[in-house]
Amino acid sequence: GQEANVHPDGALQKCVYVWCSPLCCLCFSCPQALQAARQFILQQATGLNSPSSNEVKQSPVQVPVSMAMMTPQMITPQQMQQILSPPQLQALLQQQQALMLQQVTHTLTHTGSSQQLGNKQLAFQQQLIQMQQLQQQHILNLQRQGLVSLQPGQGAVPIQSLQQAMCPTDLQQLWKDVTGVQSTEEVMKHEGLDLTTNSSNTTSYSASKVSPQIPHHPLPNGQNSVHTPKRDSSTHEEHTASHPLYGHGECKWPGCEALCEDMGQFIKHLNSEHALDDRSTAQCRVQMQVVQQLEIQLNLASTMSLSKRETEGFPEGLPHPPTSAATPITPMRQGPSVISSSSLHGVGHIRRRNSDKFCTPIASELAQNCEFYKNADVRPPFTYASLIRHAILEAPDRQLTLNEIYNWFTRMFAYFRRNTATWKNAVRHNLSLHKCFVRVENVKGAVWTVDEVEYQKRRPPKMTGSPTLVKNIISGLGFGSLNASYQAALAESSLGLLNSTTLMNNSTGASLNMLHIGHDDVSSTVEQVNSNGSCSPGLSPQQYGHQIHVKEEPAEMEEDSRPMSLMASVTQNLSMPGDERDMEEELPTEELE
DNA sequence: CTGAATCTAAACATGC
DNA sequence: CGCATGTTTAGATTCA
Repeated sequence: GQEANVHPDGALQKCVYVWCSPLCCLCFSCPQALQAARQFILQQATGLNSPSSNEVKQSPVQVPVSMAMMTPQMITPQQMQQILSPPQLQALLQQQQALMLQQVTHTLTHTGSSQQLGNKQLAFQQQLIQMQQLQQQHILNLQRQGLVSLQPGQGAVPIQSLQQAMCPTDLQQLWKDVTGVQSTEEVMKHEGLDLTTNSSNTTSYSASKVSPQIPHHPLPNGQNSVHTPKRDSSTHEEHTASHPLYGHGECKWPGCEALCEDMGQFIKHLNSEHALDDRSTAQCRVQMQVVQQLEIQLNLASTMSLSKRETEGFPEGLPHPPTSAATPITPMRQGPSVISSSSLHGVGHIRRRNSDKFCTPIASELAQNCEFYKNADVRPPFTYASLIRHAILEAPDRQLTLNEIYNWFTRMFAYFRRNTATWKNAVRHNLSLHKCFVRVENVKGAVWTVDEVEYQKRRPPKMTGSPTLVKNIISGLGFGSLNASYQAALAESSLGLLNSTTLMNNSTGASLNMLHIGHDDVSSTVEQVNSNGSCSPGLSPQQYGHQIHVKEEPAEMEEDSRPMSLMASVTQNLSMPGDERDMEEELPTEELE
């Protein structure tokens, strides 16, 4: 982002680099959009008309993003929530889309030489918008699927391979979207095949194999035809003549600008220079995370202002979750799982607690990424205590011997198939240390059970908008613990954005906190409420808040007068339509009976 | 700065 | 004696 004011073309390219999500533009990349958003909000609040396009065009193009970010007029999600009604948010988003187009046009008009304008300009705009749409869709897609990422920094396994970071289909789709090229395997496998449940399949997706061999523009499958009509109509016509990353005779890959005389040469260049390797994937991942966080922010802001009835549907203009057709393989996730950031935390215990706070409830998390954890040598972002509890509660009679707990760990997590002495010691330590684990003498010997009441007594993390949370996200992205390849990609692709993210500290942190309350602590809250009786997730907290007898719970409440309604609505809003098990999923079945 | 929570490591005890 | 199981302590880290 900081390069945005260095060179006009650089600014545009940087915009492409961050995939030009309208939300991204709102928050970071496009001062115009930012300015317009302020204008819009202010005028909406004061009853004035929407800003004219002239006003928009009057704002300087070359405003450094950092300056825009630091301006005291920065609109926080909280402010948006307070000011905007759902229709207003919708209108704002639609306006952003238009502004983006204007921005592109404006930038090109002011920066491009005269001979570069005209049809090429329009074509490039189209490509830009197409790219943005594709990326946004897929980011959302991956977000809904709870795309699991890798755990970096493990020296013995430098990359941990992308197949561990992202499920193969995600990578394929993402790569297809980015490059417009399908790999041979992608073409052959077609949609609907479950690639995520086969570890041997997973390993076949090495970077070299993923490297596209057949220049093949993506054909609109069901998903694309539904969600990207614009793309269909345009790409069909330009099937052989254009490419989202090819224009003006040069490669539009961020930072590349390699000259390619024709499409064939470009495809060759694309395959050779921009294959799906560690670096490019790291770039993608970073972009996904950044955009995801921004989208979550806006989603949150809009969600907070939506009535219950409205949350059942998705207002136009807001990022919609994919339909089931878009994600035929991975079960729908509950809300915006930030497993990517959590799983990117460094090895060891240093970041693990953070991970707790950024993850979905352990039950849904495990249920939806079960196969991943079984096959990938990735440390699950849960505490030993929560894992042990889950293992015990999963047992038919809610009790397990120590050895059975061991077996559950090794069965469920590839990570726990090594370093057995360490984690087994930790398991024993946790069993003994935590009062929530009760040892019961049985005829077969000793078994361990869970005392839910004691478990709930654990002090829940407070949910404040601490800037450190953002720092954690950044650290979660792996700085300092990534290998050189990743670090290079990260530094290259998003350092500026991440810096900008840091500047957002409070608003971002608060939003993330509200969204990513501790995984099992979320469940704690929910379970507590439900175990207390009649409260359904749809009830407002005011109705049951005082029934919660966990002593630390009020500390959670005081941060927001309606945390549960927020959670419920967020969950409702971000989860798939029809996915009604979200709030119940975490509940042990015995508590549902 | 403090305390809670967590993780890792290790020493030690007990029973088979 | 070796191993599994269980308890306890200590130190480090993170975070509110």
